[in-house]
Amino acid sequence: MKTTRNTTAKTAVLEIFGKSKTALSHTEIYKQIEEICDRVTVYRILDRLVNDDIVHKIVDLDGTVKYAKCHHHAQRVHIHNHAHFSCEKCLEITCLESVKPSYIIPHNYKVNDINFTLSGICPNCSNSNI
Amino acid sequence: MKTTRNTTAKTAVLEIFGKSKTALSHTEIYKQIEEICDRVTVYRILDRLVNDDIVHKIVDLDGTVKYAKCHHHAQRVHIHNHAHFSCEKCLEITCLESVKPSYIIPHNYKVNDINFTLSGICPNCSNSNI
DNA sequence: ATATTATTGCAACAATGTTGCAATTGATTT
DNA sequence: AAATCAATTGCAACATTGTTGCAATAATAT
Repeated sequence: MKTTRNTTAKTAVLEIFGKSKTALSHTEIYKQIEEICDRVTVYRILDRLVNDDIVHKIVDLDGTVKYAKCHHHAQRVHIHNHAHFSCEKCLEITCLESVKPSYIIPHNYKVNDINFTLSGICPNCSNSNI
Repeated sequence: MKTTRNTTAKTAVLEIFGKSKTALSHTEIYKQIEEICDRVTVYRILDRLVNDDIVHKIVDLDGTVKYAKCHHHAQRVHIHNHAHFSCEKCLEITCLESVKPSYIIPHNYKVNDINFTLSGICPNCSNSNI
């Protein structure tokens, strides 16, 4: 089996996630550590973090791909079934951990994962409207 | 105001949507009409169809972008709030028009659009498992 | 038939993501 | 502490997807 290693680059990426309240794109992350490592390395670190369930991948309605740290509390297998909010104005994506969709689906469909993204105007941006 | 025109390419794209039971990517559409028009034209036609609410855009968990014809029944303004199912095996995306998520979101978020995509194994593929 | 303007083709560009391979480096063992 | 093994990285090159400007074309209204 593959063992996972703690490298300088990976640590840097995790630190960035720790500081951020919103989801981050590959580009946003890379810009913060371009002296430390290569563009490709960031892609590979993100892949690994997603595989290890440390980070989850979010795709919004435009097709923009972002990543956010998982806040799961010791569940064994977990589905990222909470909502994500994508603001049309500031373009930030935020996890709404408490918002979970309920739905009824025909039982011949086997659901493994869920993507529930809402887009609109976030509280911050609707305040600054005057 | 801009008036919209019926061109050969646009008609061809609409015919393809008419025939297909699943959502289609730009590439899948272009492959079927590459003798008729340019790659860029297909992008522009899709943009227009989305703007005119004739087609809706779907982004699945991988970031794959597809389009499907709208089946709305004379609603004035409509949100595509039905679910989409993305099969991990055959990679097809299907609209589940009857599956609509219900959810509760803090009222300081203003929701304009919804993306609700489920991924897993579709009925077709779970039958052919043996 | 003509005029208007939406639409198209082309070429060029930009952004995003992937791959192969040799070099490096983290963790483990001796 | 040095040697070993394999995970990780850098680089270069490529693939895919989507965008833009502009001149040429074609769909509609008059």
